[in-house]
Amino acid sequence: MQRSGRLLQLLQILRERRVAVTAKFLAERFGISERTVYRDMKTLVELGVPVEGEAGIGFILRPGFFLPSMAFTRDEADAVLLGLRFVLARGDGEIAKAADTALLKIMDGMGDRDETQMLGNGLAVGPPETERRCELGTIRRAMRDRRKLKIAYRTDGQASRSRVVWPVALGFFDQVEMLAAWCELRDAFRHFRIDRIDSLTFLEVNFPRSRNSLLAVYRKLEPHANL
Amino acid sequence: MQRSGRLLQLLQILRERRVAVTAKFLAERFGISERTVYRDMKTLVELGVPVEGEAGIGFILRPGFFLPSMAFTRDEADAVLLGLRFVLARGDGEIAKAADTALLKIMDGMGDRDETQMLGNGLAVGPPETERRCELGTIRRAMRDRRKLKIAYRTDGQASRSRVVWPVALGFFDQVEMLAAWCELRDAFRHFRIDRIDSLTFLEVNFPRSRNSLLAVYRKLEPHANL
DNA sequence: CGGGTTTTGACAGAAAGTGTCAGCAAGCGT
DNA sequence: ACGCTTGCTGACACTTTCTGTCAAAACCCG
Repeated sequence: MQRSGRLLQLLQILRERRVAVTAKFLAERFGISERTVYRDMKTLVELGVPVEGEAGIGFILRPGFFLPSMAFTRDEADAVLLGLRFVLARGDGEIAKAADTALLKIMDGMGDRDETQMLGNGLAVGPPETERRCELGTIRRAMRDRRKLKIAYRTDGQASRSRVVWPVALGFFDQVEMLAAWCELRDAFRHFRIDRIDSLTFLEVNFPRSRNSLLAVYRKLEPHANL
Repeated sequence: MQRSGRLLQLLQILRERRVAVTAKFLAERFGISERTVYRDMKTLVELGVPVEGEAGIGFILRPGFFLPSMAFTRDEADAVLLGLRFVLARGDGEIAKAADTALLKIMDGMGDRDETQMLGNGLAVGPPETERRCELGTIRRAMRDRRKLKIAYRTDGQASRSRVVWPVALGFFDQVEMLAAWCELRDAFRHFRIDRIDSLTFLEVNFPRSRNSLLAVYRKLEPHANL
């Protein structure tokens, strides 16, 4: 097998596995020497693949998402840039920062001329109008880690009421951000406007079903919710 | 020079130039044979670089933007995905379609497992509330091609009034999209809410200054406009 | 249709890649 | 502290790929 083809397959194996693979295993798998595996890994690192080698453990892809090289049309590049500006303007601190660094990575990956042309495309996103009292980052982390949230929620004209929710989806609408969650108080799915959440607490308690399966049930019950 | 290094420099040259370069020129530039240039170009194509060769003209990068391979963190990937969903929900037909195809390219570039994980991240964007009467695509095209627009604009409580504008920036705010343009009627920069534009016509007339220089002047005059 | 240019296939020699092996570094058990 | 094991790298001989050369095919233009 040619080297370049082998490198692609090595990358594929690293992607598929979340457990480290040893040089010995890869050598047997490809019918090459361990020395060559070390050379290939070095080459992958040089190509920008975030592969880590750890003595006694093996090789693993650093957590994250690796994109191979690709070409975009002008409109596609505009869309990516506009979208990241949206996240910069509307996202919470963490994801806004992530949008910023993703943008820097993309701009770095382009040539100077393309970068200048892209940054001056004149497409902008205004800031949000509503001021939110809680960090969306906490909600996103709860969604990702499958953790319950305890929120103080204020319906119009009433005092805050405390409840425990299982966050399922987070929606960005024109004037508000909306949390779709299973509500333990009501024993049903409910929508919560983020600007009416007075406080929220990350609970070290998992909800009993995966968020994906809850999301599927939720979408079945609320097909027009745009979430 | 090693082959991989040469390939990167070839790519750089193709990026920098908007005019085609011949195999002969590249061979002289790198001190290699023309045959090797042809081999290198073939390899670049295999790597996904959108290079086109045309007999009698030379090699050129297909219009568009080429991104080399790169790695994103989980938050950065979330930000890119959320951003593209925003453009899908809020953009005009053309850029929404471009966001869709960019998304497909990005998902194709990821492994199946990453793709599934990303698509189920639970971050959504709601549809716009205002219904717009004109296509943002026409405005974007006028911006890109430096063309004047003739618009029928309706201020509150009055009939539409026609005017010619030079579109400089397009902003997506929570409840409206806003066009920042030089207005020939008022002889000044003005903001135009897209939902109040009753009609618009693409004029085959260039405005006399580059949009980037107008944008710079506009930003100086309106530093708080978020555009 | 002929001439010129671009591109590609084939081949011999040069350069890079590979397997082997010795040696270094780190960790662990005694 | 020492010996053993494992992971990793440098050096070297051999193998495979890359390169330049050249002829031929393909294409374009007058």
